[in-house]
Amino acid sequence: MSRSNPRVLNTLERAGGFASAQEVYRLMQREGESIGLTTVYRALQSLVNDKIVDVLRRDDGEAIYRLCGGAHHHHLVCKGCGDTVEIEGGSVEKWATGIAQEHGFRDVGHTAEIFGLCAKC
Amino acid sequence: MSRSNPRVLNTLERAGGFASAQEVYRLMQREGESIGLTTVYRALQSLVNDKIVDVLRRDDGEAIYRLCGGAHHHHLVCKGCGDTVEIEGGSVEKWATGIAQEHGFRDVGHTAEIFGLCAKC
DNA sequence: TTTAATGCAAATACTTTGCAGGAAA
DNA sequence: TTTCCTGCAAAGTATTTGCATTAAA
Repeated sequence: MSRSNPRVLNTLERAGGFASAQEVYRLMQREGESIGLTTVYRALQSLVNDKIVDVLRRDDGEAIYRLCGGAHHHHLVCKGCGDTVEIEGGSVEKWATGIAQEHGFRDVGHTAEIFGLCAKC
Repeated sequence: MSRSNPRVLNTLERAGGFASAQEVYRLMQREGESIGLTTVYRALQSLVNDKIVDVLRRDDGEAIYRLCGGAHHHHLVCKGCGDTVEIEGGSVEKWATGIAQEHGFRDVGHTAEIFGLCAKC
């Protein structure tokens, strides 16, 4: 059942290792790749099964797939123009693992995003 | 624009202060309350606006509304049983404002959630 | 009367599934 | 052939919106 389509994985990588199924699909379309949305979903599910990527949820509920092991980072998003900057987690990482340990949690991940209005907006 | 329907708030309270819109609706139906799904959604949105409840996401993407004390905090959520612990942001707060300032962002907010498997799961 | 609340129905958006055609083994 | 991969179309689920009706002020 190895549906881990390499083209999908590759696209997710080039998207910064952090994108929704819809985004991966649209990106592949834009680049002229011939692929169906269904296949993208199935490939991403398979990658999750194989623990090659993990799943987070955006604020609007859309699932975002993140490469495990890829450079872990966070986002600074402009509410006005949607402009996004990749940023380092810095102290957030230690905070997350510390809190999790305190409460006996394991297999731990976290999300942290900052949003505001950029200089232009 | 006070759509904070008290029946909806009351039902959310009786549901343990932790339920999805669909669950609140079904609960009210079961108890013979006459209400529409739309009204439940709008009431919950309004409660979020008024910062009387906050919104999390279940693993399947469904929004869950949760009564909160009003103080700014973050969440530690179990992927297994959905159990949630309110936690302090600690260093995250400074990190967020610092990064935002660095990039010239203003009117800034942030989200930060930790998820994993709790001791029981 | 003027304003706001309500809820049905339709629209949206994301995601999954049924199924048939095609590629690979 | 047999098994897996694809992707269209349809179904499913959560959520939002248009609009006409009703209740409240």
